[in-house]
Amino acid sequence: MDTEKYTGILRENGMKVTPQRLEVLRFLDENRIHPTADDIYRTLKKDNPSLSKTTVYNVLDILSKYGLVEVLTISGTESRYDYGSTRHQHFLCTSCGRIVDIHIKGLCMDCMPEKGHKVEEVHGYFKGTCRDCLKGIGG
Amino acid sequence: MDTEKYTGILRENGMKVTPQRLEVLRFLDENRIHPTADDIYRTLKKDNPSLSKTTVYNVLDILSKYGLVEVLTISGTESRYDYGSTRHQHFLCTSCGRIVDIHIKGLCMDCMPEKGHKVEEVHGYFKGTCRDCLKGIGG
DNA sequence: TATTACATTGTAATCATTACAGATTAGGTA
DNA sequence: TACCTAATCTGTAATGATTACAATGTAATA
Ligand SMILES: [Mn+2]
Ligand SMILES: [Mn+2]
Ligand SMILES: [Zn+2]
Ligand SMILES: [Zn+2]
Repeated sequence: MDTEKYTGILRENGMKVTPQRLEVLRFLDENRIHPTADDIYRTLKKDNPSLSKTTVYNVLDILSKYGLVEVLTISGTESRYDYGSTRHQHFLCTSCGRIVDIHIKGLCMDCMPEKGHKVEEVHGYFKGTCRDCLKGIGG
Repeated sequence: MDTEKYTGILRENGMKVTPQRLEVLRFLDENRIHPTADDIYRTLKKDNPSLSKTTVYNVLDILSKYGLVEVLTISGTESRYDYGSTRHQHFLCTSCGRIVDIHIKGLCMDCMPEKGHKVEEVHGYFKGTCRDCLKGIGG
């Protein structure tokens, strides 16, 4: 179950290790689908019946505070969670609702010199119809 | 009160003209601060006591459906509304909560060729601390 | 002016997220 | 190993933005 991997990640970042944190972290690592808190909750609940949704929110909150997960607010109705990794952009399919990773250049921290604002995060996102939906095989 | 201007805009786009739509449109045009639905509601309510918040949502909904306003979902907690105009990006100040317009190049519809997705909207947004807050004069 | 489809209003419902208080536990210490 | 305690987890209730709905009002057309 590769518990050691996630235990190490939590320890290295100065977080206490709990079964709930390990499970959420593992889920995010193994399911790069930008899930909602409820997605995570419903899935993990099956094997962890005592899991509380509040705990899922708490874990996601601390993981994002420590920079391990990024919170996406593209859809407008609910937050999506993205497990760390390299900088990339996102494409929201308005047909199937999926969020697809996009890797493009042209977005950088140095893009806005003159204004004098201090940029801490750069997000690029796109909306449209994904390839699968265009082909009629989308969700 | 420049009613004719907004009457014309609504008519040209095939929408019925109502006092509520004129007021919301005028507010958005004259207050380019990316207000929330509640911002709009509270302000307009002063001079239009019978205004309903549902109406504000309805008007914003139809205006966005007709492409006159853009819905921003940067903050994650509430939608912000941006009156048409030219393509630009946004900067969310995590200190004062304001959303500032940013005009940069490097974002275009042609950025993602290989994936095969059909791009209908391109958004770029940034988070950080705005110039005013850096200077200690922010909200 | 009469008609009618559409818009507005107020209230209630929904849904994601947060607040809170009591029970549990991780990690340290003897 | 057996405690200790602050941190975490859990369940429930509260919050707040948004939406659903039904009754009332009105813009556009003839
Ligand atoms: Mn991603
Ligand atoms: Mn803007
Ligand atoms: Zn799709
Ligand atoms: Zn600021």
